[in-house]
Amino acid sequence: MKNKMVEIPVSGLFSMEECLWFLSRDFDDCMYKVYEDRVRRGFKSSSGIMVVDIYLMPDELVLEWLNVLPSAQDIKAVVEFVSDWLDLNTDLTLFYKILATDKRISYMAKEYSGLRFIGMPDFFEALTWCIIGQQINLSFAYKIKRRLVEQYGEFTFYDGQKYYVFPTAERLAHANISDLRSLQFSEKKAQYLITIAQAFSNGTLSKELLQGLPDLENRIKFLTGIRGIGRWTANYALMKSLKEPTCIPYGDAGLLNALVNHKIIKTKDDKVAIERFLKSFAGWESYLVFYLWRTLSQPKFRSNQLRPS
DNA sequence: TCCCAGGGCATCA
DNA sequence: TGATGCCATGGG
Repeated sequence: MKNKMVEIPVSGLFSMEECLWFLSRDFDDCMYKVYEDRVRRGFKSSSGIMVVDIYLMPDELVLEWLNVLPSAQDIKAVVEFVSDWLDLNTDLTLFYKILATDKRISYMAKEYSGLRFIGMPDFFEALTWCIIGQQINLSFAYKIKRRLVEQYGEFTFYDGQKYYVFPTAERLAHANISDLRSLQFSEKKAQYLITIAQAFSNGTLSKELLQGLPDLENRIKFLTGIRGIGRWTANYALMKSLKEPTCIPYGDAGLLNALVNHKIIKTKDDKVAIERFLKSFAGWESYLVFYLWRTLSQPKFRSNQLRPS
């Protein structure tokens, strides 16, 4: 059987190498596997889990179904997911022009040229990830995420490896706090997660519902009205999942470290300097934050873990 | 051993 | 409205 392949045209600056580097950086994300020139992940379809390779040919991104022949509907869903995940429809030219106006960070345009904003199209996954990641270090957060996915997520085997899809809200809505505690969720995080899963499950919370709200202010207000979702989580989830270009996870520890590293702020509570800096990137704030996070993996910044202000 | 980590909530002044 | 303490545990 010949594998089904679908090409997605990629315009403008795009670097598969940079995107793969980000996807594989230092952490262990259980939702995909990164190989030398490609990323492989599972996608839910009506007939099971499809395993798909994603790699770059000269001017197009190729999706290759490895274990099944997909339906037209499956193809459409995966193309949409990948376009969203790897932010294929953004032209980085203007962003790089704005970067060039600030000598402290202008190097990023060359250093990370073609790096796209890696999103999280599944809004439930994004919010779950936020709850998990609150106030714990990232490597531990990824461990907990893996435990959650392996405990509650569906998977298929391909080439000796397991490929998971993220647990459904319906499944997690019925999880017990004690079960989540055994995965090393804190009591509160377990409560938050179950509450959010129930909201998704009964339809009182969804990506579509949020997209239907009139403006950003309303979306943030709606989200922060839910227990466990504060300003950081609301902004992070809107940025990663709904691709709100102006959303910034204010107070984010990594962002503040990056700003100090680049001497953009002297102390982490310097809100005036942060506002002033961000103002000049209007419309590209989330890309800016994403690139600043990227800098945290640079050796010169990694060895310079900062003391709090 | 100490301090921080891609925070949020309850309480209090 | 802002400050403080607490949650919870791995990692440097």
